[in-house]
Amino acid sequence: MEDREAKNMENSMGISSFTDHYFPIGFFDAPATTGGDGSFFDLLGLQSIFDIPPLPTPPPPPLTTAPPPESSELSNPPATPNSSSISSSSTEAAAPAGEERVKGEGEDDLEKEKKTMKGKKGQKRPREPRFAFMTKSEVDHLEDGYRWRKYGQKAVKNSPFPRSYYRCTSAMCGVKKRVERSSDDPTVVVTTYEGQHTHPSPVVPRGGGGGGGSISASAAVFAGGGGGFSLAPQLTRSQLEIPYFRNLTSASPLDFDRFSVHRTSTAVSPPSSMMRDHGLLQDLVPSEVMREET
DNA sequence: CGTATTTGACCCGCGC
DNA sequence: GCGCGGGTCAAATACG
Repeated sequence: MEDREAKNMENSMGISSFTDHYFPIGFFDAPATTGGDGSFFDLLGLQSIFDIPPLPTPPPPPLTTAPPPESSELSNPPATPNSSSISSSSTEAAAPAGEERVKGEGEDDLEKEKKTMKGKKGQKRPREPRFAFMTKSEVDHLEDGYRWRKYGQKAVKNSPFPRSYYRCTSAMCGVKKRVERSSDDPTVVVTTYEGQHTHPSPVVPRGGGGGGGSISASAAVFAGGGGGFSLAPQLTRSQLEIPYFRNLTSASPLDFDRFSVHRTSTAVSPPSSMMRDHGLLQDLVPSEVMREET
């Protein structure tokens, strides 16, 4: 239970401490999905992955009103800060979104989802799009601006490290995330986000004055056709190194066809700044790509 | 006291 | 049909 302290720190205010504990490293890993030419982005598969849209109207955060993720659409973001790499995957997301559960009455999505599993067995539970990335970090649970509640832990086959399951604490948000260490490299943490946040990041920039901290510094959202994710941002870019994308679930082919990138206003930065600061994206996406917004 | 974590049990899908 | 592995539930417990 000593970890607890550390965890609490991360959970509650992670950000700052976060940077202290995590140090993203950058290592490359050839994307299993794309056969890059060798260029950095090819390597990352960015070009084929992202379809940077013009940061339309900053679809900002009034997310609370956003309808719950009923279908497998995502658009919100899990953020992840010290991630040194990103990858994503999801395909199963394309499932029939409509599975109603036998008892969907007074339960919210979350409940529904879980019950879905147990409830009707005839139907397959449509998986939400998933987005995974690897991070070199000493701590398992990376702070990403959202609050998560751990609801399970399981031993992983072929790995000495357990996998932890987290769910966004927000009532109507059914986003889940799995965190596990790579058995190959214990220093690497694999984080997988599933679903989309239907609310803005609870972690608000510390106000007032001091500001800006890392939060406003960067926040990127990867919104995809079927789903979107935000890359987090509470890390200053200087702290991040080169991320690498990696196909993590061999079982599920990547589904990047409609990946797009746009910013999420963590509430702090006005739209104008959004245009200028793409946070991690600036590092990840070549300016040519980014400038779609013009 | 409220909230978050721990942890064993349970459920489900899948491969054999 | 059975066993295995992954994912989730929920009671107990810890912590602020």
